[in-house]
Amino acid sequence: MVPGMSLADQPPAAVLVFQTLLVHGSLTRAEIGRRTGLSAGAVTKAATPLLADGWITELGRPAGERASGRPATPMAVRADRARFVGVKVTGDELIGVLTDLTARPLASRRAALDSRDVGTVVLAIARLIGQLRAAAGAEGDDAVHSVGVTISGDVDGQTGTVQYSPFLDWRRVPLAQLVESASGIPTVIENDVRALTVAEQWFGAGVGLSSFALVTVGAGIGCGLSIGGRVVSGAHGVSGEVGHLPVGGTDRTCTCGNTGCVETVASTHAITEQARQATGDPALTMEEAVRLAHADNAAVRAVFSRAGHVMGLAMASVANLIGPERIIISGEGAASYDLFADQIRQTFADHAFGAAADCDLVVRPLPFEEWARGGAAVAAQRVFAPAK
Amino acid sequence: MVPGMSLADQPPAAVLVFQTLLVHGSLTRAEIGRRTGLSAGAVTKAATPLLADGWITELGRPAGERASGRPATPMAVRADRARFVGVKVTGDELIGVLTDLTARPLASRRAALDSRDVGTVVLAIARLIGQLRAAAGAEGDDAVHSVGVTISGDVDGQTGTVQYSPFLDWRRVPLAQLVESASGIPTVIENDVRALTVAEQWFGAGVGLSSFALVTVGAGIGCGLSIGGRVVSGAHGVSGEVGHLPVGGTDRTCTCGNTGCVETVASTHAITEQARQATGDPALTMEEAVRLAHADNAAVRAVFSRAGHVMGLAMASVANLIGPERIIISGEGAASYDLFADQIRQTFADHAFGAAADCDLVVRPLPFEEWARGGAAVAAQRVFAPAK
DNA sequence: CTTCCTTACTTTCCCTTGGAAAGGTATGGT
DNA sequence: ACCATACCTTTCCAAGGGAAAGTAAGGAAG
Repeated sequence: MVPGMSLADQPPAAVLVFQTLLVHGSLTRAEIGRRTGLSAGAVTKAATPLLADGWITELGRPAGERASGRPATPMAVRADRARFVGVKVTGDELIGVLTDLTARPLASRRAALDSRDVGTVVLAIARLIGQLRAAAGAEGDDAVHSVGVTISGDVDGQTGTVQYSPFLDWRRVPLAQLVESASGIPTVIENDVRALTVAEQWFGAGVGLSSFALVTVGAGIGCGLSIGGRVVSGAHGVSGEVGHLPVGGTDRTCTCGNTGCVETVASTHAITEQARQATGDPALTMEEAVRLAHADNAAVRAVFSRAGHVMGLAMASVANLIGPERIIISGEGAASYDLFADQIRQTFADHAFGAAADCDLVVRPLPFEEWARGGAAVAAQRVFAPAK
Repeated sequence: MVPGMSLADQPPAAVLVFQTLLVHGSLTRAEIGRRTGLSAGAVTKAATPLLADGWITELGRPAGERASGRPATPMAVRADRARFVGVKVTGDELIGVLTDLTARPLASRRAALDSRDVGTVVLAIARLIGQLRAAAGAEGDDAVHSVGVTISGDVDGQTGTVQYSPFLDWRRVPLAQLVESASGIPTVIENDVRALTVAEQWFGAGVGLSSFALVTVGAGIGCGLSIGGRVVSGAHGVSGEVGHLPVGGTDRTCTCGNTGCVETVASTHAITEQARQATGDPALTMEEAVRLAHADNAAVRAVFSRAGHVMGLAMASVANLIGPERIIISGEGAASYDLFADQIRQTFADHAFGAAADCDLVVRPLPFEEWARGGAAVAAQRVFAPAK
């Protein structure tokens, strides 16, 4: 990868042009000028080195052509210009994906984690990266540009340190550096939900929005916020902790010691537990609960309905506070979204104040690899959005 | 005001220099260079036209001098370079202040509103502006640079339109234009809480923070958010609607039709009403309630305590979602803050998740003129923060 | 077929901006 | 008197992007 590993050394206009293409897929120079406010000359000037370096490419004439005038030459990002590996670390397994520059998955691998020991996990990550690198077609060591590792908890992406991870019980682990040493590839780390938010902002349902929130429903309930093109990090590393908003009533106690947390009602675990109580079957699984609910079991339906209500309250809280353009509902739990949907929308509409109700709710069921893709997106972002 | 009405035509570096001085009070060129990252030469270059135009001024030697080297020449913003009028419109009165460039009040006036008719209110605003202009010392018509009008509700500052004001029952009123015509002075409008947030960001407890939230307690409960130096507006004009977060329990119904809204428990009105129930005195006033609480009336104290609890929950929600560096508690209600304080802090500490609890809580009791000052700050901001 | 028109893209020139570095200046110390 | 030490100024210079003129490519009109 000889000429330029990132766009950091390009002028601002070139970065703008590239990002515009990244987000819009394929545009002519004239159109880029219109969208970015750059002059026509500036676009040409910026695009030339990008073309030379292989970051973007000119496309053939598009089908629908205008009647008169010189035909336009659309351009697009060359997604294969760089490859990234994203790794999501959970308490018991690793999920890895190999992606192109647009964070599109090319291959994926999983690996079980039998220990939460830092050294062991780092080695497992390095091994996973190696497998994905091999899957890439093995064009030499530098086929993968960089690696993004994501993990839930308090992660400081600047210093590359995991401040605290509840699932792994890690504190102050300089993970980025460790993985970098073990794998030999530049590595960045980020909180998992924020990474997913980055992925949505650039390549998903958040493209082009001035602000959006991403709510993930699963083992925990998370929320990423993107405002004005920046993912909110929180002054102390905490943000989007929607799982502990105190809106759920007083009957269930959370691991954090409080009552009413959204997680006590709407997490996968909480739903399973409540369904067990409702049915009297102490071995009921989430899948069975979903089946019962679909079969119109009133008691189990009530559990899902309550979860939907609480999620609706949480989303209304987000909408009332931030006023995002859109809320994206995602996570493993989104698979059984039909069970929550009506209740979420109903509660949201009731509690969103005034124009906040105009916020649109979008569901995006996400395969588990998507989590790992977030890491790749964060890594890719370093390439095309330098010095954020 | 001949040479330059605003900094919009100055190079970015000059704007930076000015803002740095505005926020830090008084700095030497060298120090400005260090803080902004500009080179020494660039600072001199930027400062020269600012000095020539009277935006800033050089100060005499400071007392504490270094031992060796050429003495530094501190500079500071010339606050008297421009004057602004801020007007806060409530349902029954206008509050106006005349301020300097740093939004420091020079004079204030109030005027009762006997009608909510748009034309009447606009005339009253224009009259108030006239009085304040006279108070300025009447150095001619252009003594006041511009006017900022603030009003609660859904306000679109870009177009200068009040989309909806519950207190005045206005819809789609192009207030900025109307006031501008009636007063002959350029006018901007903004939501009252956001305006106050702007004032705090530049001139108050929010100076220099990467993010903060401003919670106002009074007739309503409001919240302004500043993230990364920008006040959050919400995609649909709604943001910071902390008053309708559903954390208050189910026993009291809000004007919005829901139960549990913060406002149903913690607004001045709600507290008075609850105190009346608690004492059985249907004519009890807020002042009397405060007195009773200070006299250790258990029932009334419980009312304040519950209000504090709910406010603590609301602030914890803000902290969990946004992760601000600081939460500023303000508004008329902050005067009797001692009655809420313990409960707020207790509840906040309990419900703020992890490092979100590191967010510092600051109380800033605010005189009612402060609301009007917000308007002046918004007007002033147009001068020194062009093209936000 | 020639000419003209329209639109897209390219080139050239210029202005603005801000950095680097060297020079100037005010002070205290020797 | 000379120096050391900052601070401030000046002078250059390079980069970025705008404006406008020039070029390319196709269609339409005569």
